[in-house]
Amino acid sequence: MTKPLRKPARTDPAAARDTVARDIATGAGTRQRALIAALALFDTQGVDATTIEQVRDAADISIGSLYHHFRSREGLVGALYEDLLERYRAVLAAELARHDTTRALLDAFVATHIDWSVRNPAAARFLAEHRHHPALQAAESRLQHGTTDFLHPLLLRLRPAMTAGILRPLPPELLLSLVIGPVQTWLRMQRAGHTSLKPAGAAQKLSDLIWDAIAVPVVIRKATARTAK
Amino acid sequence: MTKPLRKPARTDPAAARDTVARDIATGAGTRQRALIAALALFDTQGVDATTIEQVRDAADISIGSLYHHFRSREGLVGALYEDLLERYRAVLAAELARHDTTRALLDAFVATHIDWSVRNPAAARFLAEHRHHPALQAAESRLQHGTTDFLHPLLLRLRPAMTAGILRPLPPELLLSLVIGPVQTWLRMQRAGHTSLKPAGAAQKLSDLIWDAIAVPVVIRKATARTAK
DNA sequence: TTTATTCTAGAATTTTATTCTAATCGGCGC
DNA sequence: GCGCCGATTAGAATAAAATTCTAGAATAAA
Repeated sequence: MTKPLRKPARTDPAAARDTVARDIATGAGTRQRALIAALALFDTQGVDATTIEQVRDAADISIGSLYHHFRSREGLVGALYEDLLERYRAVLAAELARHDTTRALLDAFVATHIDWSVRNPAAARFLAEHRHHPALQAAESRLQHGTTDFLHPLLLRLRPAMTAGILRPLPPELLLSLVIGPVQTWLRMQRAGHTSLKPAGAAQKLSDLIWDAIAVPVVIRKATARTAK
Repeated sequence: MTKPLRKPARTDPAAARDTVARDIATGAGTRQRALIAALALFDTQGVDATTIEQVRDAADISIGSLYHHFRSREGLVGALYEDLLERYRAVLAAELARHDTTRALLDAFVATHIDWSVRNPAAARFLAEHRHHPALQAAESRLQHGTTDFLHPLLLRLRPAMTAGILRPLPPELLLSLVIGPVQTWLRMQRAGHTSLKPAGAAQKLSDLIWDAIAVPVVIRKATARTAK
């Protein structure tokens, strides 16, 4: 009966804790509001447990609108995934571009991945836990190497280092597994509270250790104390 | 109108491809049939996309039975997770028990994890992708270190090697991240078809590389050509 | 202003999950 | 064998959620 017609308020200052959430909110169209609301709900209750109606209420839009912007419930999940992934990809690309040596590249990757994930817990968790979501298979499989799409640019920069004799010659999946695997696992544990280190410290340590796995080992000529640790 | 009453056939030879599925089928009560059917459907269509009714049809039982054995749809997912995890845990424990040196332990862990995962693709994928499922938080959080429950026995065996100076002194999360991270990531890529190595070869390679990351480095005294590659 | 298009709205419908009540089974004491 | 009992099976009934549909309103272009 009451017909509020269009919502006047276009900006919703609330619900912006993550930097990503704030970024999304900046645009603040209906679609964006839906995405922020969904991310918050997903993070709190899990994707399966949140209903379309909860999103509808949290974003304060109508079901019709929701279904206008997203094909379906799954479509919403997929859209959120792509949106977040794109944001992270941009951050990562910018960061990687500022480094040139192989070692610096590794450090930057690990540090950036961890830092962004810690700063955007909901987004990072969602991306990590829904890599496999069916609605994403399209996005995921249109990549070249691995399920971990955003890694491709990194691989392109790392490959030359292999032929240059800096990194061990390894098939790409192995190299990427060594680089990304420990980082993602550490983040999962960190989320679960099982960690003693602060993010920056962990990033440093992880880079060091990963480096020893992927770099061509340096032969120490004399018994010079190179203080391995 | 037709009342088939009880199903006479208790063994369902079909649907047993994975060794796990076969194991489950051996018991072959109603509950077990539901679990096998669910695993197959989940693997094919994803958890979200499969309905209770599909499970009901595939397992050829009634809805009443299903809800008698599982509290809810989520309860089914949780039960499946626990069942599969327990099976894997048993295999792993048995395998780890046969080795004593730290290096052999690492090799065994990596090889076993990869081997089991490749032999039981549906089970492995389900376990990997639903670590975070809400119904599992209980199971997951009743562990000591990390989200990765089954790792705890491994950690117990690895810890002494740190104090013995064989492994680098590291906080447990870091050590475990280095060990399990690359393996899980490689498996994900393998599932996606992005791999050139066969499982056994990858396992060997991964152990070698992980070892270089976690072991205390050996200092080479003379400039002997150790041909790094 | 007109018109086409995009967006919003919410009732109506369909699909899916869950509950409820009534059997049926398989054993156990007698 | 008989009758009872808890565990299990059945499927109809109900509740909850997702999706579709039709209509109306904003927006932009002409």
